[in-house]
Amino acid sequence: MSTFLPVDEQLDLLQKGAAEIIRVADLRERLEESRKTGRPLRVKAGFDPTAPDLHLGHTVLMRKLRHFQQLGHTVIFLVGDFTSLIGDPTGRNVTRKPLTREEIDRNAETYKEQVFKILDEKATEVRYNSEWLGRLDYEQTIRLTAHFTVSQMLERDEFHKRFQAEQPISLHEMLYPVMQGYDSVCLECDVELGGTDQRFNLGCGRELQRQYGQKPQIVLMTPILEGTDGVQKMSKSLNNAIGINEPPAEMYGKLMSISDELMWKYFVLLTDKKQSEIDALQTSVKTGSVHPMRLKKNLAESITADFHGAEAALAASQNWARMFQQKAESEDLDEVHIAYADVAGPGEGLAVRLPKLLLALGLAASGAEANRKIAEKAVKLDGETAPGNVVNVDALPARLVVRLGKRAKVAVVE
RNA sequence: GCACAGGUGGCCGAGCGGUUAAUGGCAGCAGACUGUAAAUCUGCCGCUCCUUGCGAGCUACGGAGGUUCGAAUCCUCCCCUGUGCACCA
Repeated sequence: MSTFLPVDEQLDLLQKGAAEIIRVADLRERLEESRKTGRPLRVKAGFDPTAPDLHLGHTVLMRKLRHFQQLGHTVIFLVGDFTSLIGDPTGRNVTRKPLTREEIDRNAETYKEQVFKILDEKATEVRYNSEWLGRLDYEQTIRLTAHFTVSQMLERDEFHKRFQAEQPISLHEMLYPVMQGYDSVCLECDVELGGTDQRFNLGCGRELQRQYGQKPQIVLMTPILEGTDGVQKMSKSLNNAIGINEPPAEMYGKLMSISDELMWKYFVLLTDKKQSEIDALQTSVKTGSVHPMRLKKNLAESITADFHGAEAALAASQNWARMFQQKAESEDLDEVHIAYADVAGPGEGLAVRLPKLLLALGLAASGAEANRKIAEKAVKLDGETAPGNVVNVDALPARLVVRLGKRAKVAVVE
């Protein structure tokens, strides 16, 4: 009756790109049992809607979820609407400020839209942990926390470091892992996915499940994806993230800017290529038979296509080649209409103050910055380096292609 | 509650009465080099105005006052964090 693939084949897919599984033997056992009984495994991953936009780092986990989904298991997309009232202390050296209910709801909605670019919506169980956490009364909460000791909590690296550094740790932050663990109990999870930075929280789930008489979940940890800087984990606040809602050209460009070294990790974690294929590509680069840029273009196009479709990805690729390899202007620059009065220069004739123009175009954050960039000769007008802060124009709807560094826009002054 | 140590620009961290928009480092931006790579090197890195000048003005060192010709630097009060001690007779 089983429609499941043989366990070895399942394991093969599931282990690709996984940083660590606690424990592989248990996972095998559970897969075998599932195959025998025809019961799909319940696989959970939680996301806290703390920021409205997902980036490629989040998708590493989602791709792994999809693997489970493809194998016929039940995937639970857990929205941590309740836990985000606390904020996961993971990777934080400071206490988070709590979000409002409205922010959380709004973020959660946006999350769902983005998530189903990767997961199959129909086959996904979407749950909110306020469903059970919001129902706990004070007594039940106390009983729940009694399963853990203070020193267990202080063992946790983030807390430990903060404690050592004499940084504040709020009491409520310690409740976060407890609640995440309780999620697993309520959902009766067989497997929970998370980044390696989630090790402690994931382990709490195992611990609690044991206390509640359930089999402890298997924990599958995915590596943390470095951002475009190649060093720190991808994160919006570190400004090294590639958001999955970014326009294709933007996404493609950012992907091209990663280092060759990092490219391999992206191949493993963000494409469906088999490990053996990736190894082969790596060899061909080493022997010089393939240029790394060639592969990076493939990578960038493939990832862009995942979120925007093949057509948009191809266009992004062509546009990129035109802009950066042939140093030409992009075809579809944003046009911004600006009133002459806002940028009018001094004197009688028609003239435009460049700093004001840059500000109006959003190419500079402040007039002072615009001034500096002009002085640094970083600003180009219609392909020519801007000579000074004031430029004369001939007639009134004036069209100027303004470029500052990588970014360019068309200003229409009227 | 008491004592002690702290709170400096996006972050970390110097400065401890005046040539200080405030040393360094990180992050960021731009330029050179390139494969828009990465790495490296160089410049910039509070805001506004214009006569774009080694220009003028404004704002900034937890908050509010004060001392002083002059304060991030001294004083008072307050807020916040950490540590220790107490309180609970």
